[in-house]
Amino acid sequence: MPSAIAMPDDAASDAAPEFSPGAQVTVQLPLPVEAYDYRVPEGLTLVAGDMVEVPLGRRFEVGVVWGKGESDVPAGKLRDIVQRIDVPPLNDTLRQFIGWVAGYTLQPMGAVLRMALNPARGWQPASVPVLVPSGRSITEAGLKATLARQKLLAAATKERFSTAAALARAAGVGAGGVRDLLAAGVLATVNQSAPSPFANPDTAHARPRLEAAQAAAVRDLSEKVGAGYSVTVLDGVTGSGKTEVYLEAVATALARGQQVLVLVPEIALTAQSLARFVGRFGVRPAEWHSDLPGKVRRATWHSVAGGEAAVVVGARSALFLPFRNLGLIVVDEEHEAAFKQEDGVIYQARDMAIVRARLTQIPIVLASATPSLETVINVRKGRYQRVHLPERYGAAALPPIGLIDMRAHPPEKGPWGRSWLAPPMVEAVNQTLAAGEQALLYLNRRGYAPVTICRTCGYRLHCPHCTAWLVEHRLTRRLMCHHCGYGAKLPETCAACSATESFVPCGPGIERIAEEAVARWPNARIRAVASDTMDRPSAIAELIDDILSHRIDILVGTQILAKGHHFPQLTLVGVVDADLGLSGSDLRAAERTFQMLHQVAGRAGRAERPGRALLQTHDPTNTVMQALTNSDSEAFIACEVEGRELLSMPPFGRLVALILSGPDEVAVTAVGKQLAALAPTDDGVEVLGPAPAVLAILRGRHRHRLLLKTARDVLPQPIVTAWLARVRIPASVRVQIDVDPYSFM
DNA sequence: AGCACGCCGACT
DNA sequence: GTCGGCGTGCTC
Repeated sequence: MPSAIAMPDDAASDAAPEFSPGAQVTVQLPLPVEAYDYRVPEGLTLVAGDMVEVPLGRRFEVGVVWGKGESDVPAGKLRDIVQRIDVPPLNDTLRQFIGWVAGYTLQPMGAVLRMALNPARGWQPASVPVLVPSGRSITEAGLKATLARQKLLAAATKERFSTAAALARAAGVGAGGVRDLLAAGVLATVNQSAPSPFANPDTAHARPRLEAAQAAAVRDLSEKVGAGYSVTVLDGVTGSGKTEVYLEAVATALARGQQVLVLVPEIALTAQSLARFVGRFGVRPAEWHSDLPGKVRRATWHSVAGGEAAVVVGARSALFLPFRNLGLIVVDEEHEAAFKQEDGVIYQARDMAIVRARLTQIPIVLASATPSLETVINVRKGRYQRVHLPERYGAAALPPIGLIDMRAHPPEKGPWGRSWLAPPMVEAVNQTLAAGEQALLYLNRRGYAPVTICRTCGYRLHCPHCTAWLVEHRLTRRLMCHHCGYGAKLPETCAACSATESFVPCGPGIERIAEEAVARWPNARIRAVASDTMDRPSAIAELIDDILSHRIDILVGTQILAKGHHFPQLTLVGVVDADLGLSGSDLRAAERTFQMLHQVAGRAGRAERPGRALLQTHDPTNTVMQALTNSDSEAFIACEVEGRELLSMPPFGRLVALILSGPDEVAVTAVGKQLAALAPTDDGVEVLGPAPAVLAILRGRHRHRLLLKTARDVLPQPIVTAWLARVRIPASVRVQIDVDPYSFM
């Protein structure tokens, strides 16, 4: 939990100190180096937060003035700042936030700062040429002050024009005169920053009609806007109107002239939420994610900094944007694991969003139909407030969920080979098709078969760079590693025993389920869908349209179908392997499975056509399965809470994982041993490992993990810092620190 | 992060 | 004999 490090009281820093020429200031660079001091040159006055260009070695970098310079560098080493960059200074709260995140995640401050600055690289805000008077009069330039020239000059003085034609039109004269004025130096062309591409949202554009419960929720949320820091959990099933409700809180903040950040787990799936914004406010909000084209990125960054972009809908990294006047943060689908950044600076965007809200003294809303366990516990402890949206009239919360015990109902073998659908599932699909409705067969596994095995010797095809099986994809006729992207053709002979034609696929992926479905229901229109077939942004939209207009009878798909859409004719959801994801080393595996199955099941029916969900399981007595069939989240949560408390796992204890990696396994193991030997022995601290990571080799790097566990009231950060300082780590071994890891061991 | 300096293999 | 591999170290 992000409360590990004491937060400074709201810094009252109205009188920002100025740094005059000759002063020594600390400049934080967006590099993994400590902050360096520089001298303010003649003719420049700076304040903390100003962005400046400084010399570094033989190159130049853009950094941020962090404050008064206090290091005692030899005077000869102190170099002059080159110039101030013409952008608004990073405000105090953003700088505090960057420092806080660095301290919490144990990353160098510069590495965190980089996330805030990198997107703007280039520093030239988009600009357009405009015609401006140079100050020299027409007669001074040696021209005759004709009426047309005077009109042109007057028009250019009054307003900015980009083209000669536009200026001439405004002046009511011909365009020819502009050329003369330019040539004589009466007018000049200068670059002016381009207007923001983001139009102002219209809070009155389409006010929704709210039901009583929604109106009450809107009141609750809107009251918090402008009233300082608060965390509110907005929960309610899909279709209960969560989005409509938080959009009204957004409207409240906008009406106060403040900016709003809406964090979403995956930008690929936000086409719908963008559409809802447009529907509500009449304009497209600014979007933010890592693969925005460079130009758009820079324009967006500058518009956010300048305050012209009023609403940003973005993925994790949007958290580090330089908002000028942030008034509200919304985290949509707060339970999603995608908020956890897993490489580079490792952080939980939802947790860090709460910290940013606290430092900025603004409200934050966590929206989800299935809030995460941590969030639920925080609500119970009174740390977060809760606004609950009841289901709408006529919209069932969840369809009836049935379990199919795979031990009692093993799938029957068909002429096509092995099958994976149990007879009750087949029957349910038959009924659905007969009723002219749609079915979804859900399996969170891409490809044809997760493992390919040699039937002669038992050899399994695995990735040469990772500890992972190669997944057969029949569509592309290739074997793929889902971790590093390695691909190969299916070999003719087995590398271990030289047998030919001996490889057999083992287990199902969605392609294999689709194959079975095609064999069983030859007249049905069947479509297999996974993230790899949804590469274009428009592909999802097309798919949704195909489902809605009933051009598909049976949909076979992965997680990509789990969230966010209403399909009224889809009345059966069959989960092929509900046990998948229940085992494993992930603390939150059961929770995630519960959330996912809950969401998948939520696809079924609604409105006038009732739906149902069937889960195939080998373990029908499992808590997750039982909680699902009884639609009893409370029981499930209680059970999970108890389990975590018993093991002192988060949020009842704190975890920090160290991931050692490098091309040389011996070196990695040696560092692991050293760390274990010098592990902290404080009270309330426990170190587990080192052990090979789940993916012991990833992209050719050997990986070992250690896990530090502390009691809830023990801050792990200083312990880890001291620990690492005791061990000499060769450059060939990288140590990644994962505070609050999601997967352990 | 860059970019240098610095010490060992295959080429003009 | 040099060009160049990337290991270690520094940047106010």
